[in-house]
Amino acid sequence: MADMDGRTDQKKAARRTRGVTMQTVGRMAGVSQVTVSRALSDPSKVSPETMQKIRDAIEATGFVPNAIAGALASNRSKLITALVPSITNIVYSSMIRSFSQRMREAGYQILLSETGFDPADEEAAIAAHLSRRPDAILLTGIHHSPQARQMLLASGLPVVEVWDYTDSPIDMCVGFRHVETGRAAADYAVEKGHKVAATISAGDERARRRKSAFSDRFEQLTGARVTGVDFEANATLARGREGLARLIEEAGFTHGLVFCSSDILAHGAIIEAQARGLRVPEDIAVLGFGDQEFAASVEPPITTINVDREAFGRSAADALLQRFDGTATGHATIDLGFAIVRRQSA
Amino acid sequence: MADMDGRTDQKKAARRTRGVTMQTVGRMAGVSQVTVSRALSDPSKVSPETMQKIRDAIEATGFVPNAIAGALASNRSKLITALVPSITNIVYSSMIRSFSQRMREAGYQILLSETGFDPADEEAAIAAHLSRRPDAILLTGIHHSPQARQMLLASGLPVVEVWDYTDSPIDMCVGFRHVETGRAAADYAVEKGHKVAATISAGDERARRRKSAFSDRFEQLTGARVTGVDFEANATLARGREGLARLIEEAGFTHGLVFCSSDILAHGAIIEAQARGLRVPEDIAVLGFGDQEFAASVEPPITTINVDREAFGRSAADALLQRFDGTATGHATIDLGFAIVRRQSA
DNA sequence: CTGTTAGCGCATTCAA
DNA sequence: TTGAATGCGCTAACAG
Repeated sequence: MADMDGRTDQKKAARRTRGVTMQTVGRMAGVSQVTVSRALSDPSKVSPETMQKIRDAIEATGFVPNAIAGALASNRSKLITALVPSITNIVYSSMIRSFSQRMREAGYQILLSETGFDPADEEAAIAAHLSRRPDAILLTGIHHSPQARQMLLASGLPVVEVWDYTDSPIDMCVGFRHVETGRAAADYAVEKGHKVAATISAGDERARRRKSAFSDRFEQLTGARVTGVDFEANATLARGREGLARLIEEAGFTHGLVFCSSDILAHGAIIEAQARGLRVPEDIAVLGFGDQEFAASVEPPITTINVDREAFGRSAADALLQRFDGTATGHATIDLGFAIVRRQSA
Repeated sequence: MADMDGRTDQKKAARRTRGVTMQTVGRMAGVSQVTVSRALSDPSKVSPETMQKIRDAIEATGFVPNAIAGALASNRSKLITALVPSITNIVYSSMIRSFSQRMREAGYQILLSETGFDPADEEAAIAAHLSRRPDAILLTGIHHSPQARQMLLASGLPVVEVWDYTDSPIDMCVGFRHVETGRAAADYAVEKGHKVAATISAGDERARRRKSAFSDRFEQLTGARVTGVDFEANATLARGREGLARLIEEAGFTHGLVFCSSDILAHGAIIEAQARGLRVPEDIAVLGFGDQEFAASVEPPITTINVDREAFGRSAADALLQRFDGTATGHATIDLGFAIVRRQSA
């Protein structure tokens, strides 16, 4: 009876004071711990009077439920973990934002990590995430190491791969076909009568895939060889400028269309062209990718490829939510497509 | 003995299959569960031979430690939760990135949530975060509702407030004085001989604070009244253009300096000025804030105020880490300062 | 170096 | 509508 508190004095001296528990709240409200638990998870299972007493006790104590204990007991953490290559890239962060919002409405929180572009990093991150026992995992892209796939499969968790498309996902997939965007860009260039084209790409493997698809298709349609500048690092305005500068100086590219793997590169290329007295699009036409906010507002407005980033997050969330409530089962693969936005830079 | 597995058949049929436990690994390696725990937390406390057997068993089973159970037992979650107004804003995301990197090296993961700019949202988010029993909390800004402060204080957790400065933080603080940046901008404008000034601001309360400080100081020094355009919404290039357009059309602002609360607004203002045939900086000088990557590479390069965003993340992480290992105690308040970067737009 | 014993705070039976 | 008992998987003493 010296331990009515549920903790020995010794335990009280632990490294950090433990907080108020349902036990405490229950005692104050004159009910048992279970009743407090029920009151919080389903008020209809508790009488109005005790409900009120419990509310008062919670108010008085400042009780905050311990989700850790809840997760351990129920085997459901209400946690989703997400992996993105970069959190500072608007492409991924806006996707995560819409995903988070929808998941939060359903009571889930998101544990987010950046993986960079190294598959080994991704493996470590996946292991770390799995240890948190999430209820699902969201991954960016469809290329993962065999070990990563293996861990994911073994976990038995719902997995959504976003921002790329495959017919054979680990589990579910919400994306678009990057190769098709490159081809569509080439078709557009040809339609506009261009006989000469070049590319500037930066960032991840998907950017290179778009670029290659563009080059292949353009060469196939026109017979002209497409030169390109590739940056391993992420896309920046400075690299867009440098890319066009190198195209001009090293490849004698002074007219034609440049396909850039992102709008910020395109914007840089436009600035570089203008700084050199070249007209856009008359001398050099510039085609971007991503349809970022600024694309419509610069001079000239950037012709680009739009993908509805927010839609990816929403769709991914919906796919998961349906899986959770049993509405859907099986391997959903959703292609959200893209659209060329015709403005004035190309 | 029918339950050697540690789970009854009934339990096995739970909603989701539970994974491999230390119990399982231990049995396979011929040791007890505790030894597995020790092997993972401190290999030096286990003999090399058993260590190897345990490694093999882990390999064979694909065991992933259950951090939830670990956290419950140890009262340390190795989780830090962070709240930012917007995850798509490079200002915050780059800060979080550097913070995460350093914390991850120390074995911590980051649970990130967006609060928007509504204090009520922040309260709800804080409660949700506290329920995850993080080892610390990172908040953006120094203005929080009394209830929020109360919850945080009651939790007894280390709290770091970043991106703003106060001498009386909830716990720790790593930031800079926004008001000083506005004043410094006004001093700069006066130093450059401007007799007329205007402002364009968008986004959060801190942006308005910078703007007001600029206006106050400029008016004080020159006696000239400073007009301004404020947007409630976040800063975009389009709003930068619109802001300058309104300044010109509604306030007859055709020469002088515009202080913008972010570089993207400044960039928009520059584009708008140029589109109207006004020269930057000769007719209209533009001063930005943030020193984003593109600021140095546009035409003309943007004169702006640099704050080392990555340093905030690192400092915040270091402050926490020192608190954790007992190196530091007490309420650290760190002012990281700022610097005007003189380029050509102003 | 290794094992035993006790919880961590909650959700989930099952009974009343 | 409520409560008692049980265990989720792990860490933290304490022994040996």
